Amino acid sequence: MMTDPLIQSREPASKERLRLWLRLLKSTRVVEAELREKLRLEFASTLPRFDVMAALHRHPKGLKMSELSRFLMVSNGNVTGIVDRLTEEGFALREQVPGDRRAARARLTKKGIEEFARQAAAHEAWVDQLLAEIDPALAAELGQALTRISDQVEE
Amino acid sequence: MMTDPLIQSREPASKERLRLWLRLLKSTRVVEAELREKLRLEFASTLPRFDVMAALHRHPKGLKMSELSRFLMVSNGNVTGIVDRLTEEGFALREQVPGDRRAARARLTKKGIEEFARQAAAHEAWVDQLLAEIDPALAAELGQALTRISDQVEE
DNA sequence: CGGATTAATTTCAAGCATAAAGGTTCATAC
DNA sequence: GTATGAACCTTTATGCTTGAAATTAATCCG
Repeated sequence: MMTDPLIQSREPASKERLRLWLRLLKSTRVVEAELREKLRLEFASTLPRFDVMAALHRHPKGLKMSELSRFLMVSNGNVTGIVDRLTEEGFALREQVPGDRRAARARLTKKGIEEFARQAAAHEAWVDQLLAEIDPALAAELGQALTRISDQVEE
Repeated sequence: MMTDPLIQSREPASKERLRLWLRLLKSTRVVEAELREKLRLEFASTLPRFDVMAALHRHPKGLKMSELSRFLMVSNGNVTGIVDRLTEEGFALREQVPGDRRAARARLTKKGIEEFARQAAAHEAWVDQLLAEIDPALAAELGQALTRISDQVEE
């Protein structure tokens, strides 16, 4: 007796999605590893630091620590340490928010802006090279599918 | 005078790839965050531990620490700690490799195999649910593009 | 055989990451 | 005005992660 085709097609869908997830994970990790390595060698920096600087660069007036934390989807306590280290090196600083003595706004210093400009240019070139196999049309299509994933997960 | 169309089309390709990379990163992170949370709440475990157990489950005879490290693309020193903790909890163990006193093979215990079976079943269901928006045909297509990315990066 | 190189693993220091707890400060409700 | 709770940030404890150094064992080779 044959297996019900409905059952046959139900199980593979879940396996197919699992396989897709593993591939998603793998490609992200190899690209991430490559970028991390380059950041370390060429700028003595790290991906988390780059992410924070990018976020601050997009918001020249600064971001509250909690805004930064939400924006980057990392925990509150985490950004404290990263901003601390960026501050020690003169790339970022904290400013008291007038009228709210709890809050501080982090922003890039002039030195931080200049440094980020150099790193961002290199970063874009690296990504362009790493994803060279993907032509713009496919990139757009892929991006759409990926957006659907994040949107669904975020409910 | 018009801009050379070659220049016009060159710059957007790099921006398009950068945008794709940011989306890839974001969708991976939201899915990862969800899986991490579920693993923590339902199994008091973590993603790295799950990854190690999955690798060992696929290799019932065990893997040398260095093989495990290459397989998971994480550093040598990293797997030491994870296997240590899995061992403390009775999920894994180290066996001396006969004929090579440097090497040890890590493998799952019976308890570890049983625990992994439970976690893997839940994990597959979670992924299936998180990627529900992606039908099998799109999954296959997406997977192909992603494989092209990892293959290219790995040269 | 003996010295050098390579391989396998662990240890170490530093940074990244989380969740949870703690300490202020602010807003508001009574 | 003061109690209650929310918002903001840091601290703490624990685990993950890396790269580099250290240790020991195997192999190569002159």
